[in-house]
Amino acid sequence: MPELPDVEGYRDVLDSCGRGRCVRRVDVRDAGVLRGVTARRLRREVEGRRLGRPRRHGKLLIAPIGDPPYLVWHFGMTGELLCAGAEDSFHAHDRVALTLDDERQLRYRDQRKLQGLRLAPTEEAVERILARLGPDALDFGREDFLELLAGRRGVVKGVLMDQSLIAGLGNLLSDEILWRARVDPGRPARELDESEARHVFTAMGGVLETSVRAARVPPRRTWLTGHRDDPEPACPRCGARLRSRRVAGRRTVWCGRCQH
DNA sequence: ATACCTCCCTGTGGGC
DNA sequence: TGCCCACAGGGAGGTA
Repeated sequence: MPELPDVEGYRDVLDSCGRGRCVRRVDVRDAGVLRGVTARRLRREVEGRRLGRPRRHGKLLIAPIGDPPYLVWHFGMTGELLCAGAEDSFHAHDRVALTLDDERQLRYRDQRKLQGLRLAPTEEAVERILARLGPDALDFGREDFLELLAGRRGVVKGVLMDQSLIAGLGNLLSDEILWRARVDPGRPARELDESEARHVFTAMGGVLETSVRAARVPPRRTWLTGHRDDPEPACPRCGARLRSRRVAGRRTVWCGRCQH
């Protein structure tokens, strides 16, 4: 689920629910989501500390807890962050709960535990994690973007989804962007002409803007994404039957008539 | 550089 | 009904 817009939403949750609050208690309900830190150390390092202003890079959410260390979330495919009241009953997939000094709780919920929560002891440790990622999709300049596509032999969808090149785009956003730009996801990136590459860049900005506002890729019927799971999906632009196949290792939906 | 594979987890839906 | 498999909006690491 979580791509850049979702994580931006979780940043908002963390900011409005937790920023400036002291973490009274850390409950690790399932240590399977902890990465490189034990429940014990997490408790020791986090309890009693105050949450600072969270930031996001790509699909990562980073929050200073004290100064340092830092909490670093990666939501994988099924993670989410919620603000709950202390009385609210736990969900089966609530893996970590941070109880704040106003008795509200930040809950990290994650069914599949494919990624998880890390504790970065220093700013340098955060930088090392971020070093694996390309620029955030929202910060990408047009010229850099065109240059990136022009230098890649791999399929354009693969480039959009490669976090080390562009951070934040996932499977749904990539399909949506390419559909809006009318570009076939299986085209080698460097074979796009400049006009096509510009369309992809513009589509990326438009799709991101709307999605960030919705804190998700909105399931609109006027968008490709709104038809992914229809039994007989039709292109909302031209009406042709949408096609589906594996591109760059992921299920890919596109319109064979209006994407070239 | 790039494509492919396996693995990490859990849950769901389809075919038999 | 049960069982087994493929698959799913994530990524890492290894191989050719």
